[in-house]
Amino acid sequence: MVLKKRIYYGGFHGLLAPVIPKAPRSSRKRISRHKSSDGGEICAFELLAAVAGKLLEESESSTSSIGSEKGVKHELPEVNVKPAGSEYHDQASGAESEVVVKPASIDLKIEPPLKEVPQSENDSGSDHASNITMSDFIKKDVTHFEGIEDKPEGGSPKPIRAEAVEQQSGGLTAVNNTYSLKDQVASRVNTCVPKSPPSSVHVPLYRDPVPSACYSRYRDNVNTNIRDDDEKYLRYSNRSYTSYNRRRVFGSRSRAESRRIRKMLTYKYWKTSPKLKYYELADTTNGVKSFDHKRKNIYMRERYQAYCASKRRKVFDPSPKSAYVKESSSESISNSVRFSIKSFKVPELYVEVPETATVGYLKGRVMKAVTEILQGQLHVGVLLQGKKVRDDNRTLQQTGISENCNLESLGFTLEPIKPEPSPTLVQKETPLLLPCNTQQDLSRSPSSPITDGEFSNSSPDNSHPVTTLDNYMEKNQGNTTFPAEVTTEEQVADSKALVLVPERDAEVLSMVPLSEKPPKRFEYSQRRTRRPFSVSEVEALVEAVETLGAGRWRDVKMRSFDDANHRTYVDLKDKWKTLVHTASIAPQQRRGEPVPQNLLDRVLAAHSYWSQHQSKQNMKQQKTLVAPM
DNA sequence: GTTAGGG
DNA sequence: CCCTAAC
Repeated sequence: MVLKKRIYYGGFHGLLAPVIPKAPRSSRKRISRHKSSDGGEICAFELLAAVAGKLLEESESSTSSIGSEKGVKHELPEVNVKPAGSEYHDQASGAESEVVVKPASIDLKIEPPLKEVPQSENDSGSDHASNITMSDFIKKDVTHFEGIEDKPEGGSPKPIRAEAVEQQSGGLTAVNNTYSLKDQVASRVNTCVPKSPPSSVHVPLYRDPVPSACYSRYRDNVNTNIRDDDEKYLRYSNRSYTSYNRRRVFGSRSRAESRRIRKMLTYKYWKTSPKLKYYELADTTNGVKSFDHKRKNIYMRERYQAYCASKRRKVFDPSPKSAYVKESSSESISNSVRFSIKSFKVPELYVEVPETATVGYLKGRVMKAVTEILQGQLHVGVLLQGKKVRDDNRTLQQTGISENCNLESLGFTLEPIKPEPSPTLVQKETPLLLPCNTQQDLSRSPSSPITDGEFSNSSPDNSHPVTTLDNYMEKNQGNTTFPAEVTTEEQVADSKALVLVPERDAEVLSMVPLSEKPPKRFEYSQRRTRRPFSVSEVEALVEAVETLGAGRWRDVKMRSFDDANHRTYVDLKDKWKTLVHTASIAPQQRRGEPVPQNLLDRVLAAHSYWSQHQSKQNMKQQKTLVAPM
């Protein structure tokens, strides 16, 4: 079957490419990645490689040109990567990828970067996108190994060529047979991008949510519709509002939907957020339409693993669990230990696409998400019997990783690391977000739809990205450690989630970045943009409450804020609460735009009045209830 | 869906 | 503002 030879190939190359110093590509979007080269960041795989390298070093000094690399290797080895697209995939779907194993290094080959996969309705060659899977990333069973001469390092090139036929299930077994790395274990995995490629273009999209054509495609729609979800639908409903009931129906529906969207959109812990924005836009668009057409967006929340499973499960082990943590098997050859990395445990990915999007688009989105993860800072973690091996300086023997050890319990993880919220990142993101000036928009003029919406949230509130990062860090204290330093104590603790837990339901844990139980919030919530009430709004609120009473928020909303789509009755209620509080504290303690004292006085008066009113009512009720008895 | 409150 | 329990 086709499956057999197919490897995921996915474009990882392209994805990672940006990281590689040597293969600078379009300079424009690589800012964030760039740092990897100079920072302490390393290619995730390099870490793995480093480990392997050490191992080799220990076992065989002769071959260890590689071993010299310390745990961290900043310089990317020359990668013998063929230009993507060149031979690899001319084949049919072009989806195949290959893993090239060099004596001293392993290169992942990725097929032609999906150029425009996303937008392409195409399905023709789009397979490549779908094929990408982290777990597949390094897959021994699936791939096709090809020895390549190792120029710089390997003094003696030992081309090894082995073609592995994917095994349906027991990946490991086959692998061993397929290729022989006699002396070398994958000492180095080079995820870097091949020199090729313009095609890698897709990857570069990385921080650029809009880059792809597909994006623009949606963008058109977006522009017209972009804005606050809530507002959007509210507006819509208002216009068509003729009967209260009807309105409510619409309102609720859209509200819920928008809320849901909003939540899903935010992916706090990953850099994907920019992309998500993009989705958001798309979704919004659809969301609007949905009113009319009852079109519903499908929010897909794909876990990487799940994705892999569905897309490529045939190739691997049928059991989903396998995806959770990479299983590794090793074989000792001489003194070396052979590792076969079936998959890496990767952070969860969330992808959302409109139902109307093409499959190709979906693939593109997944690809992007994957790319981002790969491009982001991450490091490889080595898990031995569920425990994280943090000392990079220990030899495999010392660590207990040897042929004798139960390699079954050895696993590798790709862990996201969010170093410091780099300004770069923020900057990058900001542009992506809707261009708007928060300050001005706060006053919200209907005429500025774009800024008006929640979309602006990210840009106005820089807090978003930052917050995200902060949160992330909070959760993963210690994770900020330099990638090279495989772990810290904290990480070890946190790594629970990453620990090999075969029995565990991969589904539940798979995506968790570093902590076992990420806060629920983590998934997606994103706060709405803060929009302080203006004095006029306060006045309107006060007036409404004075007449309607506190507690009838829905009525207040309808009475005075029916057009303020961004003000929900809950917001009004909350505002009233704060007004009451504000009115009761010293002026010096008040913050924000000062509210005229007269209004505050009215607030207190109304609050007092309605409180009494309420209490009276309660009294009456109680009496009526009790009296009868 | 609304309210009421805590966070 | 968010989240939820209670209606």
